[in-house]
Amino acid sequence: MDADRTPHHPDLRTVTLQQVLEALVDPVRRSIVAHLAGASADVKCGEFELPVSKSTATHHFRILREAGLIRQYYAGTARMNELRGEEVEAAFPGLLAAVIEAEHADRERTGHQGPAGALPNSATVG
Amino acid sequence: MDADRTPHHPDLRTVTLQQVLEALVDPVRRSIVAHLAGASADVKCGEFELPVSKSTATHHFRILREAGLIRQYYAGTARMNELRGEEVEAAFPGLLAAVIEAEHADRERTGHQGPAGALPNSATVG
DNA sequence: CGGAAAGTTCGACCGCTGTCAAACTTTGAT
DNA sequence: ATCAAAGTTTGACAGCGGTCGAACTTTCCG
Repeated sequence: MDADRTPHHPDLRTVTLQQVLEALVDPVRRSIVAHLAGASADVKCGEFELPVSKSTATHHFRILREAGLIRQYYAGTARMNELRGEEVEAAFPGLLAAVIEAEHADRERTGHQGPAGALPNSATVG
Repeated sequence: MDADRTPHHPDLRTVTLQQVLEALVDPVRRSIVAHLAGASADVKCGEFELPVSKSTATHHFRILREAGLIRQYYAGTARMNELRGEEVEAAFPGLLAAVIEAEHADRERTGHQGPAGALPNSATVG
């Protein structure tokens, strides 16, 4: 109970397109974003079935947060994640929706084996 | 006059989202795409004022071509470049337009010093 | 037939980024 | 008070990707 366990979240107006694209170019991070976009509620880090170690996962979540794409907060020991869909849409219109839609289409082709609620809820970004 | 001087252009259906994002994540390549999107006719490689050497420029054009984003052909010694806007739009709806729009908006903020025809013709992708 | 112009190819280099293991911190449960 | 669970931090490492210069190819123009 010391320092704010609340990490820093940038104002979307200070985030550059470069940052957003660098965040979205990594497949692991894109899968996180796609998962969040299709989720009905906030998701804790451990819920994602990522093919990387915990430390690497932490790294990816930070990149996404610093790019303004997700919001993170603590609930006990768990770190919750939420997509900043509306804000990103306002700053980069259409971008996130297009990427998520393409990501989902890609999963259709390559065969998605995710246990997560796979309702074709694509592009529900805002 | 020997080999086909026509480079290989992939079918957009074989291009992955990963490839497209990797192509668009580089600022130099994004500037090329943005320039092509705003151009009324095909542009030769030398027309771009890129902050890199010729060999590096060649590299960037190849990445863009192999990602299905541009079409290249020879006109004499000059290599012409054309955006494959409609095909990309069909394969990844909204993606290219969103990136180009964001790129142009970014240039507005940071101050664009390009001599190219700077008509705010943004997102004329198809 | 030169010679210039425009790109390409080929190595080489370097920095950045994704990766992991290990140690640590914080919180919740026993 | 202890212990487990969940992430974070740190340091190290490997590989990829952007960069360049130099040599080469092709085409156009006198």
